[in-house]
Amino acid sequence: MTAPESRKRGRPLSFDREKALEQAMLMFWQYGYEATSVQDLIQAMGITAPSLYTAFGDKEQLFMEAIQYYQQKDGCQVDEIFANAPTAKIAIELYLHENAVKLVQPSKPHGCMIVTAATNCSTESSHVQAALAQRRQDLKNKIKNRLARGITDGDIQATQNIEQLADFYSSIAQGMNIQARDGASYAALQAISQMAMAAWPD
Amino acid sequence: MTAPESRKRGRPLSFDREKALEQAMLMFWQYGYEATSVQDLIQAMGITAPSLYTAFGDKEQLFMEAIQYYQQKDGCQVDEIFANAPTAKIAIELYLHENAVKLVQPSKPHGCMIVTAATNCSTESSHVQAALAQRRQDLKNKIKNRLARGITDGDIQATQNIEQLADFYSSIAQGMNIQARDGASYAALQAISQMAMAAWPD
DNA sequence: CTTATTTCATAGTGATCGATATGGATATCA
DNA sequence: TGATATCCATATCGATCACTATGAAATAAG
Repeated sequence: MTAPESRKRGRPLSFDREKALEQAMLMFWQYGYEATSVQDLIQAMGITAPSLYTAFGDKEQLFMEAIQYYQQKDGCQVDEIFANAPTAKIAIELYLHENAVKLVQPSKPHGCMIVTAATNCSTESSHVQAALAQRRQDLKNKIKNRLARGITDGDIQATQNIEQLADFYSSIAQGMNIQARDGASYAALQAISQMAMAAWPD
Repeated sequence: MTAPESRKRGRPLSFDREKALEQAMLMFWQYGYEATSVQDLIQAMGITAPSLYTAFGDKEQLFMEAIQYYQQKDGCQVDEIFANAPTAKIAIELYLHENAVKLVQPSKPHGCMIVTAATNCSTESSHVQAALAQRRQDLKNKIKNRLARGITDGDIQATQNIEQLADFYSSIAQGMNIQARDGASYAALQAISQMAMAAWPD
C-alpha cells in the first residue's frame, strides 16, 4: 500500500540529521529541557533556527526525538539484558552494572537523561516531564516483569513481594544517578550496586 | 561591640517577611530555581518586584535563603537524629525513616528540595547548582562521621568500609527522592528504606 | 529551458526574562 | 514641625525566550 521510496523533490538537507540530533541530545542531557535554549541548540548542532524547525518540528519534538535517540545509543539495553539473564537476580545484577557503566561514560554528560533532563520544569512543560516519568515507570514495569519471570522460572520464591523489589531496585538505579551527577566514580557506583545486591532475599 | 537593637528608621515592611519567604520556598521546591520566574514568586509571595528585591536582594539570594529555610523547617534534622541514636545502624534507620516522612508531606511538594531544585540548570546558575551539590556532600559527610562514631562506639566492625556505606545510604535517600517525586507512597518509601537496611553488614 | 518543491540565510516577531528608575507614601529622629 | 530614611506602586529597562516571515538558493520533474 505504501508508495515506493521516491527521491525528495526540493533542495536537499545541507547537514547530517542524525549528527545534529546527537548534538541536541548531548545538550539536553547535560542541561535539561528548559535550561537548553534554542540558541544553544542551533549553535551545538551547527544549523540555523529555521533549519531546526523544518527538520525537527519544534523544541519539544526535538527533545522527544533526542530522548528516543538517547535510549537507543546511551541508555541501558534493559530488554536484552533481562531476556538473556538466566535468573532474575543475575538480571538485576547485570542491569545495575550496565547502569554504572552508562552513568559515567567518558566525554559524555554523567547521569541518566531520563531521570535528569526534566526534573525542574515550569507548568508549560509538564507534558515533557510526564513523558519522562512514564519512561521511568516503563523501566520499573520491566523490572517487575523480569522478577515475575523469576518466580515462574523458580529462582525467586513465590512469597516474595515483586512490587516492593522493583521499587527498591529502580530506586537504587536512580540513587546511583544522583551520585554520578555529583561526581561519583565508576568504582563507587559499582560498590553501591553490589551493596544493593546484598539486600537480595535469598 | 555590637550596637543595641534600634528600631528601623523609615517606612516599615507591609508584609510578613518569613511568610513571604515560605511561599518563595514552596515555589522553588516545586518547580526548581530557574523554572520559577520572579513573576511567579511575587505572585505567590503577594508582593511587588521592587519589594522582593529590597527585601531579599535578588532571585539567587532569595533562593539561598529559601534553601536555608527549607533545611530548618522541612528537611531532615539529621544532626539531632545522629546525635541521639544509640548505634550507627539505628541512626541510619531513623534517618531513612525521617526521610520517607519528609519526602511525602501532605500539601507540600513531594521530594527533597536539596536534591531536586537545581538539577537542570544553565551555565549561568552553576553556582546555585554547586551550592546544592555541596549540601548533599555535607549530608554524606555527616553520614560518614556517624558511621565512624559507630566504629569508635564498637557497634560497627573496624574493617567495614565507611566511605562505601555512606555512598550507599546517601544513594538510597536520593533514590527514595526520585520515587517520591514520581508518586511513591509513604509505605512504598518505607519499604525501600527497610530493604536498604537488609544490606547492612552485621 | 520552465516549473515546482524544499532548504537556506537574514532579520525580526511578540512575549517573557530578571532587574530597576522614578516618585509618592509612611515611618523614625531631632 | 522639618529632615531623613525606607518602602510601595507604576512603569519600564535591555536581554533573551521560542519561533517565523521573507526571499534567495538549490534540487527534481516535465
